[in-house]
Amino acid sequence: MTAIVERIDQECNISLVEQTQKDILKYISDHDYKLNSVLPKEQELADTLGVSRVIVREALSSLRALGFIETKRKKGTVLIAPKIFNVLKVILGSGLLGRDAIKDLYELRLILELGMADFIFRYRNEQDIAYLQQIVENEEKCTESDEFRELDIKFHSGLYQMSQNKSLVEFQYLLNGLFTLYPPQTLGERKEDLVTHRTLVKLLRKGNPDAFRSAMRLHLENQFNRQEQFLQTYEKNSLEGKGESLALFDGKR
Amino acid sequence: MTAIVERIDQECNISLVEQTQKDILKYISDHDYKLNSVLPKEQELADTLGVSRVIVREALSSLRALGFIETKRKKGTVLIAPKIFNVLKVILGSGLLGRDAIKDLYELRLILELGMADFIFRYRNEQDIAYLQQIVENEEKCTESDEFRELDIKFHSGLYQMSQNKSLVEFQYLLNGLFTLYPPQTLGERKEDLVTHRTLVKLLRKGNPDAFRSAMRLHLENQFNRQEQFLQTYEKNSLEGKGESLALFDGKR
DNA sequence: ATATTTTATTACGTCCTACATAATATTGAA
DNA sequence: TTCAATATTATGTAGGACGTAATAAAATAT
Repeated sequence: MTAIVERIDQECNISLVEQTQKDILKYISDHDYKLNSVLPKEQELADTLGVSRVIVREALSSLRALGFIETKRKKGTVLIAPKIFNVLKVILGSGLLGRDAIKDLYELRLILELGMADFIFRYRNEQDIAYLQQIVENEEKCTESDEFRELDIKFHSGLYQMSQNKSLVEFQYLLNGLFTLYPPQTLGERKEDLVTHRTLVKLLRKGNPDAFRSAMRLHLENQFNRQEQFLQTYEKNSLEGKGESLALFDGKR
Repeated sequence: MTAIVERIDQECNISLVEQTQKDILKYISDHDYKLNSVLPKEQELADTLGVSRVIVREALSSLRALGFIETKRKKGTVLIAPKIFNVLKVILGSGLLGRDAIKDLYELRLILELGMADFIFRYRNEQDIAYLQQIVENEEKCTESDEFRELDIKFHSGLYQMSQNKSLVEFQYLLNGLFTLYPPQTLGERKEDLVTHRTLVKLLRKGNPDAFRSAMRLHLENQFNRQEQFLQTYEKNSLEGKGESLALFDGKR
């Protein structure tokens, strides 16, 4: 009881649950818990931290949402490695993102595809390049718009994977789901591309990161333009403040 | 009661709390809630969703952790705009990131700084460039290592801000806090830089995004190398699986 | 009648108890 | 020894209770 009061005095504007959440993280850190190790049971934690089991459960619920822990009946609460972009899945999946956030994400996607060239080159190998090559050849034979779009996504996904950065791959996977709403590339637009996928593959074999980046920038030219249009479209609807619509994708569940 | 059973039958491997979390998000979406609007009180939500108040509270606790809502005594639960990178603050601040995650983040930083050139150029203006110029001049006069480091961070932060992407700025702010552990750049290393901040500013005035990217890549050469070393260092300690250490920064709480 | 103080209400924050359930541990039988 | 039945245990869920702070309502004073 006194412990609670002390803590409340200490940080008067923070709720007990939030404080407990931090306490648990500190507890984990202090006790040098390893990955996959099991935390004390809820009641023990409650006793240790001087709060009720309810509070501990709410704190654990938060930590679970943030991807720190997994809980299984009877077995207990086990620590897992928080995958950085996993939490974003919930946020992106909610359909509650604001206009600004969407804009940021679209930009982020372009930024990532341009910026990751060095890592693609660091880990590139003939097998992966051949895989991309195969996609390109299928694309060139392709006549249907849906199929082409799928191949387009596959190609870019492949590049992300080549970067050997798991967080990036996860992130891209999420963005794919998000941006299928305004489709990435139609068959008609392909012809207009200044740089084709074929060129990119060639550069991947014989070029260098810098050349690849430049080529990729040209390849994404249409996307950049679309992003600018997107901005202008939403600039008008920008009411800001109180009445701003949270739900951007009304139809989407 | 029956509602619960139905839902459990439906998705047997998901907990009621998680289901309720989704239900609340759906509720928000369905009822077209706006930003800053107030959700029904906990008991009402519980009745509506057919669960107890405890469950609703745990679900709300998760949503709060994810940055969807804020709760105030008596007033109720208000919707806020989930800032994409805000949740990462908790994760990064926990000091519980695994080796892989740290590697990903370090790479991500480099990727972002290279990739955002186009947006920097899109929004650049003389005032901002003059601000950077001023930093450069201070750097060149600077003799103390700490001060130099601060200016270095300030310069790069300025670039992020020029991109007009709030998520990026937040993200960079977080990373700054994280990567001060292995310091970004010492005074001694400055001389070795292939491209200086001064060159970058000059390109910002007279160059184009492509040239700026290339220059930035050279400027970050040391960082890239350091990142590679970082990888090799931790490759050895890589035990994977069970015993992997979660806490990377022992001393840092 | 307006302004200020006091009271009352309300909804969140916290605690306690109870019990169902599933996973584990233990015991017992073949 | 192996497998089945039982007991235990920790999480999952529910309901009730009460303190407290923020708000609304009422009463008082100016």
